[in-house]
Amino acid sequence: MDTFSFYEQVYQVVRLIPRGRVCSYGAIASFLGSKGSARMVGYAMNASHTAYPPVPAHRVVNRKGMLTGKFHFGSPSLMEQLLENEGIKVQNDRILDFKEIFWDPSLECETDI
DNA sequence: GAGGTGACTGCGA
DNA sequence: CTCGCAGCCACCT
Repeated sequence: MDTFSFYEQVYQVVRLIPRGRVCSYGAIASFLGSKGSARMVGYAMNASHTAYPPVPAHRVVNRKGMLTGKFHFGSPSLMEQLLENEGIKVQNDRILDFKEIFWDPSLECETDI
């Protein structure tokens, strides 16, 4: 709570997202206790490029499953490529079956379908 | 110290 | 499902 900024906590949760799964900003915010402040999570992602090890921000999308932050990856197609590389289908800047691959930090794991 | 910004969310239509 | 409005809090200048 001192040296570790709110961002660090967000990075930790995002790095816990299993491969082939995605998460929403609100879910992370609620998990951190900042329920209702999903903007802070998105803001943390803006600085995720400064965090190390790198944060899989491409697995984090908004409530609708839209790749709203794809432009922050340097290339607008990079986020889409990374998601498809993990088996996630993306179309029209949107994740297909978003609710099917949605991963909640509260579950930490399991949810094995 | 104050103001502005933003990779969001929930509700109603 | 999507669109628009308003609220929310930490970081930067």
